[in-house]
Amino acid sequence: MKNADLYRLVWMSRPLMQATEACVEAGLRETELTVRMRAVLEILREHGDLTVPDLAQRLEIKRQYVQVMVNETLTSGFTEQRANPRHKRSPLVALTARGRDVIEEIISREMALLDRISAGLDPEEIATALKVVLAVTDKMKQAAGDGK
Amino acid sequence: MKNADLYRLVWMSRPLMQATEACVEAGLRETELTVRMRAVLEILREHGDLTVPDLAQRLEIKRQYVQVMVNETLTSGFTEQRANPRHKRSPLVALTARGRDVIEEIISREMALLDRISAGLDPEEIATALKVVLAVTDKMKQAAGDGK
DNA sequence: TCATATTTGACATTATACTTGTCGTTTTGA
DNA sequence: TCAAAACGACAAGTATAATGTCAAATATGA
Repeated sequence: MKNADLYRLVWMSRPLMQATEACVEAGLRETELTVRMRAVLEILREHGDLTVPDLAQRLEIKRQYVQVMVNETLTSGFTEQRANPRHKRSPLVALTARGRDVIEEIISREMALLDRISAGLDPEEIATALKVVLAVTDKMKQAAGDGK
Repeated sequence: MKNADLYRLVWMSRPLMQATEACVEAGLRETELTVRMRAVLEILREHGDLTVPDLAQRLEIKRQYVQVMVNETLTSGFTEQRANPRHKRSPLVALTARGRDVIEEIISREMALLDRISAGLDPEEIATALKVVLAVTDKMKQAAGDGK
């Protein structure tokens, strides 16, 4: 088969995703976080305070469901609402001190796992893999878009 | 960040999977196939006749759900049951002529898409990407397994 | 061979991760 | 200013599974 490697590569996306999610989930045991709450905290940590619709855009998930995710983080005290100067009805969602501690701790443990995983791997090859995956994903999105 | 590329690579698995699935889905328009029926036909095409439990193992999905998928392909006439010399209760699932035609046609169109996608890419780099993704997936699975 | 454990198809229930639709209010922008 | 869009809240629906159970068939091992 001509594009056997590419074929295998794209079909590895699911196993890789599932394995990754399993690791994330395992890292969340013993904490009060769920995977979807973690996703919210992670973005807030990286991008600072955001509104729910902004979070939805970054997560590429519908705002109605992101609202649910965010509400869980609010209820659990990992985030809080702050006045949004740009929109009275749509407050900014911000990490609380506790939320920040928790997500930092989790991310740092995840980074330690990445250290162990990257141990036997050539950084150059990882960079190449990322480049290829980005390019393929981009072209796939285009192709899927055309088809519709 | 130390493992920034690896971090981005593993988190690209979801977008890549979604884009891939969107392409597969787009390729299934105008046919009577669903994505999950396609998955069954693809494996039968590659490995020949199999029982439902064998299919489940290859798909890494519980047999009860694979049974549903297979029953759909049976109902639609893409597969048929054949006597299984090794097990009277568990017949082999086999492609019908029509099923074979359909899956061959779809796969060949998918291959054409892969041709277009691989056009701008270096085969060596694709091979590297596959190697890295396989290694990372493997280590992730191990790590997730340990955690449990 | 016989008893017990496992496998299998069939069916039912539950779970997860979303999307879609709608409402009333607020905000925005021409 | 006023129509269109954005927003939070809530309800319902959908897709893709996992899980549980049963009865019949099969495999295993004493």
